Amino acid sequence: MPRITQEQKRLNREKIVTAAGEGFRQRGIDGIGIEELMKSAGMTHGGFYNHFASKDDLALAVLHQGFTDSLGTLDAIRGSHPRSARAALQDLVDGYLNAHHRDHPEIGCPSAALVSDVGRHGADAQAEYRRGLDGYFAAITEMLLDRARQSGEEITPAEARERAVALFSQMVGALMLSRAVADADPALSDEVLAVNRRRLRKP
Amino acid sequence: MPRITQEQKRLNREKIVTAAGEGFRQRGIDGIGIEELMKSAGMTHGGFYNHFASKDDLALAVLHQGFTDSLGTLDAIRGSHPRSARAALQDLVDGYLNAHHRDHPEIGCPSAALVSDVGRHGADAQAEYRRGLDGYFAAITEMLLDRARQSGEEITPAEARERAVALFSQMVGALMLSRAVADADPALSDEVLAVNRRRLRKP
DNA sequence: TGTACATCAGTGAACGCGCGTTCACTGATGTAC
DNA sequence: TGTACATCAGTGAACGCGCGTTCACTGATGTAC
Repeated sequence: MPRITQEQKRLNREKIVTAAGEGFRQRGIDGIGIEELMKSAGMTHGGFYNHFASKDDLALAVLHQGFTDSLGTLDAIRGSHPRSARAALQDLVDGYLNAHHRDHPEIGCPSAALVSDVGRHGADAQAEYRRGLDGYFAAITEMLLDRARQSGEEITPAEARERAVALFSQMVGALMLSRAVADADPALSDEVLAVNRRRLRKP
Repeated sequence: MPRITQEQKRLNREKIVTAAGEGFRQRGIDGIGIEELMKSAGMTHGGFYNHFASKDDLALAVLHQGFTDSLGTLDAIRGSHPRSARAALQDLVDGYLNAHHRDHPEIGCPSAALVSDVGRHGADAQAEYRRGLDGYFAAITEMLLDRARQSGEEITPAEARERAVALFSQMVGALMLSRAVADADPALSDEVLAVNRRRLRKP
């Protein structure tokens, strides 16, 4: 049957990155093998190296794609409330700290799902992660500045950035802790989400 | 040379748990093998199963030991400032969010270092983690109640617990993010620590 | 207390399995004329 | 536009390695008398 169209090859590569994005976020980069990933993508494992130089190379693509998508979602949230940055921030927090996001890491924030993995997969992966994290901080800083502007509050860019860093740190920590105890103690897991959500409504 | 004393066996088991505690926290439970762990503990790998039924069984012992030690440290901090819970809380935050703790996960908080691993190593590990996390929350809640009492502030136990959950979530998230970008962007990593430390001085 | 024997912790080789990676092969696609 | 050939993406077997685990062995410890 092979060879296939160049367009088809591009689509196949996308399928691999998507499947790996889900697999890596759910079970860790080392927690799922290439054979299983390629099967999820609808192929056999042998063709993997027509697309990537190594598994770490794939991880790089996954991080890049994941952060690009995620930052796009952030922009969409911001854009969906053009007159109220307060509402946008609330959407951000509520969209992040809820049971659905907790229970579906595979389609969730790559920053939370891969934060532990990234330290063990080379300098390139860490550089990609850094780029993503900086993007989050910058986007949230802008949202906080928007809100201050709209409410007539006095706030320096430095102060907004500081609040953004703290806000995102807390969101990531809360999500990870709630995930870690989700099976063992659902009530505690829900408490972690609810408490942090409530306290982050007005940072 | 074997067989050895019962006391020596107990010490050997401790050495294995200590070595595994460091290895697991630094490189993840799946990131270091039994042969290397046993070598760090000063033995060859074959004797491992005289102490543990499996690697997951060892992980359980590591979590138990790690949380026990960690909660002991928390108590020590609390006890070292009998008259000022404010000072104790400050010590807690400063001891958690600093470059040394960031750079030495192997001797640091197991909750942060193993939060991602714990979801992938069975229900027992998650139950052990749950126990540890609950212990942190309870201890910090007590410290916040102490502080309120000492300062004459009105605060309900529920409000103290809520603050404790939020505080620890933020500490864990900040530490993990700062670790993830420590090599790729030391300035960003330091910023994450400094910002969260400053904002948590008076929660 | 002394002695004879059973126990069992550490050793190091070995097993079996899964994983990342390589490779010969196939045949449709892409391209040069 | 048609044709002949080179390219190359997917297939599936295979390789090599590391890992968790098992096992026969050793000889000092623990114990029964």
